[in-house]
Amino acid sequence: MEDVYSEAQLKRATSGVKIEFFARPAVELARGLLGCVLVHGRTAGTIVETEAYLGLSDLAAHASRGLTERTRVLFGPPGRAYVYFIYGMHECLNVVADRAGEPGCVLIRALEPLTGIAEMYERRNWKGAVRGLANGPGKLTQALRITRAQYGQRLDRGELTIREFREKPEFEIGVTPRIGITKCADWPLRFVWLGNACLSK
DNA sequence: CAATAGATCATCT
DNA sequence: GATGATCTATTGC
Repeated sequence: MEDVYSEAQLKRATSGVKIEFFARPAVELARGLLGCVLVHGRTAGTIVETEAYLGLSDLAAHASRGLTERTRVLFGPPGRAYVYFIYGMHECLNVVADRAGEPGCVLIRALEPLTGIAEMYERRNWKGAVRGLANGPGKLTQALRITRAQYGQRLDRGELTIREFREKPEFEIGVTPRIGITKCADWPLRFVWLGNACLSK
């Protein structure tokens, strides 16, 4: 599979975000992350689907149960990775939002693969179309090899980073309820790049 | 195509 | 001991 950008091209077309980028409420950050690029090592993809998880009032959020060993990073400063293990086999990546003491975060749910696509195919043992390579929270962490080893890492620099296109892509944002939860299941906190082929199912 | 079952374990009760 | 911010394969129409 051909990459959309080489590593060098992607670096040129984007710029790293500052840590302040993340210092806003989870809903705003969830919208702002759409169209940005998630980079881990030689692999990268455009974020096309996100979900906001709020604080104590949001019973679907892990943070609603308060500060535990697992949720510790959510209560700290923004711009950190909250990676957790679920269903005995999947890792999910969240971006910590807001400010210390406000445990909002954004779940990254789907990527449009850009760079290192052949490597992603191998890691996922995937045979299908590119659009199915990273279109789900567990799929994209496997494709970019993101695990709990990245728990707490800052995302403005280092191996795992968020970058912005210098020329912002044009798209419309769709809003729907969040996927796969039972509590607060009708809250409109899922944000998608409308019409993008790489959305989750 | 839609619905369902099964995998599998960290976390919290 | 039950649950869960999922994915894949399989079954059935």
